[in-house]
Amino acid sequence: MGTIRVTLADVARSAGVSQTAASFVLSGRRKEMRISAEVEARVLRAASETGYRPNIVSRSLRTGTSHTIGFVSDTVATTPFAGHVIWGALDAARDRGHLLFIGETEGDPDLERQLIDAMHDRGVDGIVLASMYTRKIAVPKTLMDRPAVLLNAVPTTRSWIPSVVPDEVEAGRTVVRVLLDAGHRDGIALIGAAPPNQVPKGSLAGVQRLQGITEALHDAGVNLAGAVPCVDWQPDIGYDATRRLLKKTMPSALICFNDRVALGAYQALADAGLDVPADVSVVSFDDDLMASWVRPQLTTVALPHYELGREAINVLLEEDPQRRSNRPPPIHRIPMPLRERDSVRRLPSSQRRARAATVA
Amino acid sequence: MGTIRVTLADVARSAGVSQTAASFVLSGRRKEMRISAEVEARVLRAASETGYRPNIVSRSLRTGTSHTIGFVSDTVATTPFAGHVIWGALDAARDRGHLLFIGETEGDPDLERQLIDAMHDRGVDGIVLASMYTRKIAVPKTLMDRPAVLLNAVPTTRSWIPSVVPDEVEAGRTVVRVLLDAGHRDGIALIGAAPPNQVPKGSLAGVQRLQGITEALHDAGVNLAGAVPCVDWQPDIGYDATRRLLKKTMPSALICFNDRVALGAYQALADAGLDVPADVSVVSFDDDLMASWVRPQLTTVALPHYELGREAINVLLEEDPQRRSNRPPPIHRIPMPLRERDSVRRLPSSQRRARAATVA
DNA sequence: TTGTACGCGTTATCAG
DNA sequence: CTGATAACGCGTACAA
Repeated sequence: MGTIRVTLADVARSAGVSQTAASFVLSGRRKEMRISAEVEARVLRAASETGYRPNIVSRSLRTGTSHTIGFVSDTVATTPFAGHVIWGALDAARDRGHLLFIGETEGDPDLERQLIDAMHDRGVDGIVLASMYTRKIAVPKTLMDRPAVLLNAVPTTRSWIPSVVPDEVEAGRTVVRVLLDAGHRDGIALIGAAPPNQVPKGSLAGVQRLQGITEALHDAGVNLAGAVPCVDWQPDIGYDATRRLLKKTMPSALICFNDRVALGAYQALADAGLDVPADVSVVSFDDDLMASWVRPQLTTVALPHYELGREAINVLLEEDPQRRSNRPPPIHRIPMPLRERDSVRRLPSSQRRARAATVA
Repeated sequence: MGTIRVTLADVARSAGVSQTAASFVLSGRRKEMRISAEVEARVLRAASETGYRPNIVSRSLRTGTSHTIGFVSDTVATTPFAGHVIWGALDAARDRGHLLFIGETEGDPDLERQLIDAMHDRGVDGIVLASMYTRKIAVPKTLMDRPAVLLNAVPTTRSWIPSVVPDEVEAGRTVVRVLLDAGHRDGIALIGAAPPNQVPKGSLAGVQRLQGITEALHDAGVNLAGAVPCVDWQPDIGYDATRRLLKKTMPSALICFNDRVALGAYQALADAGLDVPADVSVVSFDDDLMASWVRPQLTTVALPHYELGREAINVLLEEDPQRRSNRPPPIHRIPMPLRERDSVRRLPSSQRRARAATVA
């Protein structure tokens, strides 16, 4: 219906040149083929006058490259997470002239395989396999023989597939640094995990955040005032954990392992008649929406959703060359930016000088 | 890299038959071509043994159908709206063997055109153009000569393009019915719009909700106790509007034009020492997340995001036949389901009987 | 019933 | 510098 598609042959005819000449001009390789400037001009004019657009389907059939990428995730609708990751991926793809197929597996491995195959059938240049939460995943076999990138996930099996993940270890160091810089030292406690290895089951973020925290603490020569693990990072569980902590000790600062846990901690502190940040400071991870809703607004280290999406596409489009080497697959860690808000109290400078002296 | 793609020719060779025979068998038209059952079996076995998958790119080049749909919206990341609409579209597409391209225009008409063109270049079977909020839009010329559907939008210009929108008029009738059924009658007031035509600028939802409300009220022979319009449907504006209303009259029920307005109304009622629903009932539209967060939970008519996405795909895939007729383009109205919660008070039966008598 | 041959629109080779 | 010509993988008239 409507307008007929204008083909390369039409352009060539309209410009009075061969199809070959038109093709080379339009792919910008005219000097390489030593095509006259005058012919080039004629072709270009004909193309723009006729409104020529290359048929990517046939080009794809011929060259094997479709300027198309598949993005399959376990969820797309439920959490704001997915939205922002996709947003970043969309932007990066557009910047590089690619379009994105989207697919949602709902956690079903069969569906996952079907989607990946359907995308391959359509000649995608590569696939981003994204997970809602950072974790290890078994790479589908159907993904292994073509370009692919794991987003928010690392492979359990041996594979060459690169990963893009948040830099959780560094984020752990960051929250500690925030507290130390504000003058906190001996009153720091953990809510959500405990050394050496008590984290929610299967939580990669848990072990990495904990690692960064303990390293930074060790470097500064400070010991934890306490730590209570959680089986899951939910508000009610964080609430209980905080109450348990308060029975044993009076912390000056809480490191909560995510914002939902921090929300629970807020409530427990309030119930205990403690003020944030006057009595107890709180820092956390994720930068959920709620982090700027609660009062006082929560200082937290943000999950870089948008950047994760962007990087996944960039890595996918560049990592192609010599893969399949025996080296372990590259893991790209994206910085988690600190959002400084109102939940951390700067200790008076006398105490801070004391701390500086101790460190020196 | 890795596995070589197996083609139809490979399957035919492996089965010892012609490519034509293989093709007919695999497209399930063997009886139509009267191909022997034995050949069919050989082909099927060869196909499954070799792991044959049809190359959709070449099929698309040959047949002009790619089993691919473009979905371009003005936003995808910010609101849960987009997520659920895309979710519905994804499901419908999968059910019918299609894959979805996603694109985001950020409200930029240039970008919109580029995305639509890029999708057409890749041979999509059609395009869904989605808007975040219901409104009239100028259909891009580049969309007009191929299958397309407008989602949450109706065309300003003459065009044959079908629309899929929420049934706002019926939703307006619904909220009135809820109130009447609960025994409310003479104390009903509007917050957010006022007859005959005072709605936020450009708000299609506003005029349609208002239309449904006034029709239903008229049918029941009841007059409004009051109505104060809003320039925009935001909480603070709803708050002011409600305060203004309360200065003039004491309503028994408020119809707020969306949940954000209702949130403002809640606060204004609380400030006035009024209880919801004991003193004043509240009904609303949208079913935002907040509708189930506020106390008491808000009775509201939900925007059918998921269903809008589904229907857009279904309409796109079916509406193809004889378009371009002079008839106005079809507008598919999706029911907005009522979410009955706790913000409406059932009036005592004495009053209700009185009302029933009046009606009869 | 089966096989042959052509075309979809490009890119790319190769001899003029 | 240009013009035939093959090839990508598939669907389908047409001939055998």
